[in-house]
Amino acid sequence: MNVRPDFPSYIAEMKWRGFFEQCTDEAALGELMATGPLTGYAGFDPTAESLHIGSLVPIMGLVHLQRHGHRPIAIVGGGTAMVGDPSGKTELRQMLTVADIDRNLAGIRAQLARFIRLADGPGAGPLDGLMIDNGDWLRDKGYIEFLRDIGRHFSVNQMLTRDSVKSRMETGLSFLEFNYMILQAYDFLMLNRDYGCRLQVGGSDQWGNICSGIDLCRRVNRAEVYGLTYPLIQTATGEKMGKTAAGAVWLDAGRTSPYDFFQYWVNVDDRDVSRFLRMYTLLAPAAIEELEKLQGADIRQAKQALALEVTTLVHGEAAAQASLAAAQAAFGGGGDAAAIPSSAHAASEFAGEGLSLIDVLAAVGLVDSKGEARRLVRQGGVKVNGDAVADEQRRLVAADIRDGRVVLQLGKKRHHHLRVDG
RNA sequence: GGGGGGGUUCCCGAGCGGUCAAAGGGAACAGACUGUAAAUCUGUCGGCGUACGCCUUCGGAGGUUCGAAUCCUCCCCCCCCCA
Repeated sequence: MNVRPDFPSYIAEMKWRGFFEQCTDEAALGELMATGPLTGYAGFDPTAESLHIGSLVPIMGLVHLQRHGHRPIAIVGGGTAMVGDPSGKTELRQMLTVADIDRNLAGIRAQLARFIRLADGPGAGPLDGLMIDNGDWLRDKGYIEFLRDIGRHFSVNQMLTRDSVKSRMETGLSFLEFNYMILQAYDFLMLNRDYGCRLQVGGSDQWGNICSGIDLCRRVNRAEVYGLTYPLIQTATGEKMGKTAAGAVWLDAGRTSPYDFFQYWVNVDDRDVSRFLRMYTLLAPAAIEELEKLQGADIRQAKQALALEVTTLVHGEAAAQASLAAAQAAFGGGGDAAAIPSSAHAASEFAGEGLSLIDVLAAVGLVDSKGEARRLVRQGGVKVNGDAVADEQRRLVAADIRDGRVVLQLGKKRHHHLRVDG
């Protein structure tokens, strides 16, 4: 099975792109995938209405699967979200209501559809992806029935040796959380039974859960299935992906504007560029290798390419180009500033005394408090139309309006335009 | 059920009657330096106010005191040991 020109196989591409950490049986999986289409899945948390950058890796894992002629399934844990994965977490996850989860599922489905050709229900093409809610089989499962059918296949002794559990022995974990791996293994079992699914991809922290699923499939379905893990992605500075001052970087344009999304990628650490190009874009290896040759300040070009590609994948070509133009306007001169975050204001607001700069900064959300705004001014971090503001009492008046807008700048990177009408 | 140790500002972690908006570190933000990078140095880092200041915060609710994160009572939660 090979429909990709650049790579002989899915596994080869996953390796080249840095998605390959560990595989339960690489040779067997490779052979299986070479003989025909295979169904594989990855899981997503429906803890919010939108996915964020952290989900991009499993998403891309599914994208590559589909591009290699296999069928991807995105399983969204509508059932398991009510439990919570113990690994890495110090606290019990807050529980979501069914209504919350259903709303989140709808949002996530729309986002996944941007990446994967989805076609649920009858009439789906054989390789079209599916999004499945494990609540379908988990919510109505009776406890006794579940224990008898599934529970008997699990050894507590073995469960206790899993890292996800071991790491919690000090701080403690609830029985509820302890069950997470069983529920997850059950997902694999059901996907195998109902969809012939034979592969699970997940983060390396999911290795234990994946192995549990494989064992369960073997015992109950007598099916040989496989697992493949990707490394947990951290930035060069050891941070989790997608954390910024403003919080998580979301895929939803309403939560993180395409411009801010674009900027996130432009601002990644030099050391991360190569890795990210491989993981988060679909650029051909030759193109990526060219970009990887760039040195010093030229690395910025690679970052722009990265930002442009990822933003295109998530928000579309037009939004990506507009973000690029806006970034050029903000940082280089030239370019079209339209995509820079802005807010609308009436000309009358600027008449006479005008507006307090401090108040405006807080009102448009550039700062969290007026105290922060004042501090910023004191430290010389605020500019109006390019000129540093020295006076905390600064007011924005009619004279500050240039070509229908007032350009605000915080620090070196944050920009906001006040659009003034009439 | 018994005994012991804990819950502090975004995180870790000091404080243990006033000098505490609370040490120190990390994160974050700003400035310098740069390449919209990193590293480094400097500054800032609860809210409101130009400011002497005022308000809110140390698991929760009461109480003692001129005054509490610090003492007392009850409650909730976590960890360890014993049963």
